[in-house]
Amino acid sequence: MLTEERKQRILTDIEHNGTVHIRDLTVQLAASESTIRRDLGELAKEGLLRRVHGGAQKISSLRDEPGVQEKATAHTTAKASIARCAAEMVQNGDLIFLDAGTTTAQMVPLLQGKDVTVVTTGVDNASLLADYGVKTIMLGGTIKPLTKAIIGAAATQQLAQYRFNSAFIGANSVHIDYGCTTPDPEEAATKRVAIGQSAASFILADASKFGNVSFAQIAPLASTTIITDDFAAIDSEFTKLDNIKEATF
Amino acid sequence: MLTEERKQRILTDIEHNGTVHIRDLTVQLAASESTIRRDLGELAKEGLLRRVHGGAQKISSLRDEPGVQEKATAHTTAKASIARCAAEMVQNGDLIFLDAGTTTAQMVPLLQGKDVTVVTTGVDNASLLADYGVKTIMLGGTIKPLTKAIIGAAATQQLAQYRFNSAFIGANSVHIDYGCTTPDPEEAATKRVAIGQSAASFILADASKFGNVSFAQIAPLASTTIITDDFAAIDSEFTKLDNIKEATF
DNA sequence: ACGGTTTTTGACCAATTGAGCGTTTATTTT
DNA sequence: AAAATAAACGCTCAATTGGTCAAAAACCGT
Repeated sequence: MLTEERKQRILTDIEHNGTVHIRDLTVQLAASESTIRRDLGELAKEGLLRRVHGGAQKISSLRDEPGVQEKATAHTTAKASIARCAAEMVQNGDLIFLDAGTTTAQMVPLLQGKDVTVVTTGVDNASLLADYGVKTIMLGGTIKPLTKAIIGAAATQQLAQYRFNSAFIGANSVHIDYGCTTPDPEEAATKRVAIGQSAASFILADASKFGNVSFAQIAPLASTTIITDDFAAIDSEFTKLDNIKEATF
Repeated sequence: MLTEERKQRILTDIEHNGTVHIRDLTVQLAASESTIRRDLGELAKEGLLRRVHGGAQKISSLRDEPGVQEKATAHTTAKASIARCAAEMVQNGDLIFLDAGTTTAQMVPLLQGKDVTVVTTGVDNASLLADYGVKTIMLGGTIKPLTKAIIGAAATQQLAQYRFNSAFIGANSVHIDYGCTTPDPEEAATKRVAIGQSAASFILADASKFGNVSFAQIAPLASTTIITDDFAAIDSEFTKLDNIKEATF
């Protein structure tokens, strides 16, 4: 990773989120704390961002949006390392499906510069992808207000037109018997179709999701690869499976 | 491998990826580090790329691009009053089409609480609409990176399924002979279809857009209602038309 | 084979990086 | 509010990597 490349990605990040955390950057950019600190220091000297304790923030933004901000900070490091592990599954030339959600959103910066085409149901993810210059196709349909995901019959119909090399799916709960589940049946249906259209599919779920059950099943445990962050925090009934990966960064 | 051939491939690479690494180039071009360095040095001297430690990068990337940020701050007050005038055209129960763009985005807060369903091609507008709790349907298709608008055949096909009470369209230029125009033919096509599917259609254009011409026509002047902000700043050949409205707030 | 160019090689210097460590700042506990 | 704990900071340093330069070798069309 080139120094300048790193700095640009930091700037893109900061442009989009308002703030960046050093801890996250070390994961996203695969660099040491020292390096990130140096980068931030130099960028701050250039007046391109403002250095603050633990990270940096946009230079002129007077008001921060606490709404998304807060949600994004929950389990960020876990999500970032899961995303990094997932992004390593992506190859140049791939056509991939990216689910809506904050975990999958973390993958977006890691796709920058790669020659991939991404199909997504997440409105915000689509916007992010466009910012990062990734070729993006958005599915059409009704927007679910809370998660800003496209759902419904129209979306699943469009999905059927595509074949993906891999699908990256977020899940609310992972249970040993009931598999991967999520509260909204319509969202579950969309995810299920996406998995069906993919040669390989990955469920992204941090340790806090394990052992719970939500209403609608996305997929049984065995049919996908699960990527998570911390084996130590998960019951061994999961960790002994062979289709579960621990992200180690 | 000829020198010029090498340089050409370096430039193609950089154009495509934004950055190149010397280590990668030595492999791809089967040349030594020194050779690549010399090539890069010469190309840099010609101003065709910027040399950085470990490689090179595209000359004018993210760093100095004006981006959406600047465009959004320009003419905000004008856009706000235009949007307010446009929003008054919306009735409860309507199904409306909302174009992508910063002007139409200003309408979103004004739709809050109304019983309308909005169909949009703008990714950011869709996100905004969802935030404001407006029933939203997003068209699917390829995302145009710069404007984050959905374009292409898939989008126009979906549009054909809907009939709108009104369509609110942004335009780059309004000319007395050439009508409303915009630079991208694909975007123009989408807007045109939306207008065709609407009982009433409104072009939102602030005073600075008048008198110019862009490449692709959206609609002739007579076929829509034009909403603008300041009659005083516009040539009288426009203001005497009967399908132009001045937003006064 | 010859003159000019391109490429390789090796030596030396500069830049970048990641880890360690004592200090400062923030957060939690008492 | 004060103390204890945990993060984050800035600093130095060794190691790696990239950069420059010049001489030698290989290449090319004539």
